[in-house]
Amino acid sequence: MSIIFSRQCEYAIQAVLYLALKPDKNMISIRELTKQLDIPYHFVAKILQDLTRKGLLVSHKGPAGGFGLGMKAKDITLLQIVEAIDGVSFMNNCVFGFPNCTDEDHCAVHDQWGKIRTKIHEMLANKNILEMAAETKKVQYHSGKQ
Amino acid sequence: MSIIFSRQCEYAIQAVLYLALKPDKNMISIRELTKQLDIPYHFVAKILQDLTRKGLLVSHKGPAGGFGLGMKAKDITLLQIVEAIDGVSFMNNCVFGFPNCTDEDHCAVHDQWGKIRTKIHEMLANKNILEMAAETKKVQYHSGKQ
DNA sequence: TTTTTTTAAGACTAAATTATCCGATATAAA
DNA sequence: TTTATATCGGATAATTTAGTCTTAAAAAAA
Ligand code: FES
Ligand code: FES
Repeated sequence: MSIIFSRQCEYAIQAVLYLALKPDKNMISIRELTKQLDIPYHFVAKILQDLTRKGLLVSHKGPAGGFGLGMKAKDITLLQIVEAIDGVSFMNNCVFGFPNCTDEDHCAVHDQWGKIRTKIHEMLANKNILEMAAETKKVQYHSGKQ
Repeated sequence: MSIIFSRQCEYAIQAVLYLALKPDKNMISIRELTKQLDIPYHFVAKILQDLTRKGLLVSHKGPAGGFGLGMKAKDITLLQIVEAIDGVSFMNNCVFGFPNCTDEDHCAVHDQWGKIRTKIHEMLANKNILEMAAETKKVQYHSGKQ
């Protein structure tokens, strides 16, 4: 089992994207969001609270409360979300866990991997949530259980 | 915390590489290998047994026993090791965990990520253990504890 | 044959990650 | 003011991954 981003991070991105896709309504509740995306309610609640503390989202309690984007969709990049949840240690560590990963002392795929991880970083940094939302086909969101 | 390969997979690659770097001696014991690489003895023992069952390594019990490569170093690719331990599901699943990841229905970074994961696959498939060993600077292996 | 060394195998423990539960707090609406 | 609805925060549970321990089996050497 190989993964790139933690499940927390995956949920975070999916959730922020969902919020960006609904600019009309003021606030979206965790209930609606997790039902539509078919992801776990309580777990995602914590993630959204985390993103709120870090300024990426805003929240409001009480009836008609919920979550919304903390800034304009075009000002939120995938990289900001990844940094907030997972961090970007993959940019500095060896892809195979070798103890050193510097230009002086490194494994045999260091240069090749260096180019790839730069591409990944670019992908995250250059993609904002507004673009993501525009390009995401709605069909992604199937009605889920819970 | 983002990762690409499991720790098991990292250890597997490091271990196979260590074996490839010692073509002189016939068999290398888990004791020597884990001491030199500074990785956990019993955990790695299981991984080596796994790789042996899958034919990538050979093993021999008793004094002067240990592990060795199951085929020529130039015939073992990184991809084979990754396939044996982690599998290559990352080649088929969305990098952000969106439920669909096909050319018909996909997220907004699907094409971009597709190119990147192809590069990763190429990196794994084109790199054999002989090359890896030749290019790996010995300084990687510091004397460890245990 | 006995001893020593080393892998094989399975049960067990520990740690990290993922997920749930519950009581408190804020707040809008009745 | 009361009630219903949401987030907030901390504790707890479940699952997965990582790592350890113990006993058996094989094989070389004494
Ligand atoms: S040392 Fe392996 S990627 Fe840098
Ligand atoms: S759907 Fe996201 S990478 Fe394919």
